[in-house]
Amino acid sequence: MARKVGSHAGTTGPRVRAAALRLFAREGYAAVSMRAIAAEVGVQAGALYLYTPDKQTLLFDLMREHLEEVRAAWAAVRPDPAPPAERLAAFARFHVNHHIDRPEAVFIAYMELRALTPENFARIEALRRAYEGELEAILREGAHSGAFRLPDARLAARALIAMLTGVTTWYRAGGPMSRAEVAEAYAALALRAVGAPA
Amino acid sequence: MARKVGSHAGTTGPRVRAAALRLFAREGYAAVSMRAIAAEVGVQAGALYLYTPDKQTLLFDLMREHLEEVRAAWAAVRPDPAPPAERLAAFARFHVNHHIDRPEAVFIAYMELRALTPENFARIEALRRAYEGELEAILREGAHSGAFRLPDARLAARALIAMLTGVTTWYRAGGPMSRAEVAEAYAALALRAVGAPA
DNA sequence: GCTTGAACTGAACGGGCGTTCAGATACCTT
DNA sequence: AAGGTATCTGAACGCCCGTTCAGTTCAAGC
Repeated sequence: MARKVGSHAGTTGPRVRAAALRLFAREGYAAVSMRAIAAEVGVQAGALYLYTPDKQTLLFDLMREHLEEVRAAWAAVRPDPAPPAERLAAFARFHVNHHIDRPEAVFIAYMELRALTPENFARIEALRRAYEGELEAILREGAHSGAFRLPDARLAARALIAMLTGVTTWYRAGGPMSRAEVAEAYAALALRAVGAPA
Repeated sequence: MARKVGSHAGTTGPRVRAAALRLFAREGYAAVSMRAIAAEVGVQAGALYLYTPDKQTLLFDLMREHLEEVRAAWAAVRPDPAPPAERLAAFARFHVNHHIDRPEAVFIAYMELRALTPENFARIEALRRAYEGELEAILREGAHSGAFRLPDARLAARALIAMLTGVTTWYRAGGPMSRAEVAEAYAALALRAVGAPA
């Protein structure tokens, strides 16, 4: 046998990545076999190699696309000439809203760093630092202008990123709070944490 | 061959757990083989089964001991009759100080939940909820008494736990800040986040 | 209607996995 | 000195791993 019916050109590739994303997030990269991904797609394991050179690259590409998407989405929304408090509120709301819809990609991008080869790890880390640097710059500027009162801009940036990203570990659609309410609550916590009135 | 030299009674068991902790944290449960753990200890794989019934139980025991230790350590330090702001500050300092010294156990306890069997997962989750409930109770009381201003006690508890635990992802001994300075900085962020003067 | 080539199968490769167990060793007790 | 026992080895069990590849099938282009 070969193909079942109809042309699958252009659809199997995305389905492979979607299956890998879901399974990697649920079971972990090392615990997921290429055969398991193939079964999810409805294909034999060998066929996966038409869409990725190997398992490691499949993971790396998922992470890279996630981080590039975050950066691009923030760049499209960020209020550039604006006071620090407004920029921080915008960042917090954006971060929560964006991540709350992508819990699987977020989980993979933070938890499977150790599964990357050293070269791939370095590239992913560079992307993450670039994004987190956006928050750090906002905090640094706010601290300098007196709008924020904080112990250390770098420490505060890390603390806030961890707090905001943590939303993905518990939020599920259909709960008592809407996405927007959750984002607003996190933004209020972030603003007050740095001494800006919410 | 059998044993090399000297009696290892009572020393191999702890060494097995220490090796498993280090390797699970660095590579992930699924990616670490019993042979790799054994090699780290300087023993053949079969010998591990004198100290654990199987690999799953080895992971579960590491998590359980970590969580029970956290709970006991907090119970020994917690200021019980005290105003909410003081209790929150104590919790934040304790949490950071305790976790900062155990990055490997923290990482495992949060990241390898998916590697647990359903029964073991339920037991670990119960322990975690019990600990995190301590923070939630403090926040709820502070919100009720008017000492804190926060959007939602449960959401705030989750947000603060994520923020405080995040210290393990970047802090390394020998950096520019001491453990105590870092703990103080996080405590200040936590207090301000809930609207209490730091 | 024939040819072409993309999409996929199914089997195979060498190797590592968790776990078991009979046997060997070295310490401890007497 | 001898026996008993806790400790560990080394080989084996059946199974699954990532990856390759010759062969098969089917849609599309001429």
